[in-house]
Amino acid sequence: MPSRLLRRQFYARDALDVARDLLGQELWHGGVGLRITEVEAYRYPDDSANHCRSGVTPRNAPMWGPPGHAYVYLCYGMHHMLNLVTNSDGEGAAVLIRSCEPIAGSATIRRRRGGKDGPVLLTGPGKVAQALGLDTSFSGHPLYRRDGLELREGTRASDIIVGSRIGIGYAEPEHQQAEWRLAIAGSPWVSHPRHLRGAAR
DNA sequence: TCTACGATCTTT
DNA sequence: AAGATCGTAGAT
Repeated sequence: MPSRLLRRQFYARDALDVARDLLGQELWHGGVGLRITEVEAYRYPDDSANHCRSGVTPRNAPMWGPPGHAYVYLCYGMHHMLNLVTNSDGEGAAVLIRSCEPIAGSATIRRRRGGKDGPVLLTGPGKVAQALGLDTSFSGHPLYRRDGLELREGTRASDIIVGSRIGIGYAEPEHQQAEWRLAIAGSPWVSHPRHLRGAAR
């Protein structure tokens, strides 16, 4: 039986709740399928690490739009970051997809990695977007339709580990320390694993 | 226009 | 520990 798409309503909740429920779900684009293993919530309001912290801009506009769409941006001039927009229309919140387990299309993934051999370890957000073949032209794309980039129902994670978010040194200490990074316990597809610790299930 | 700086990754 | 590399946001 073909896996089902996640409905729009799935995304229409606080980013931290969506983040937890995204672990184990599957991203598909073309022949590439990835199981989500690590995420970060960028919440609204009151999150000084959020790209939406100072209002609407051309780049972050999809985050302010309806939930269930992608927000893709270019980071450090070379890596694309995939986020899934959450909360409700008019609120700027999203979940960053940080790491995934490849479940289909490994030949395509390998080719996109520039022909490098070795294990396909999709740990880190830049590698996830690269494996899926995404760039900023996908920002705003819906994930709840059979229309290229999709989020499908996968096998839920049983145990979850948590930690603080990566690369947000510009944020207020309170938000730097907030444990809004979540990962599947024991998964090898997790970045910075030493900064995570066991917690909620 | 000008400038500083990234929600990173790879190599040294 | 540092370089690659460029779009964005805020300042001028």
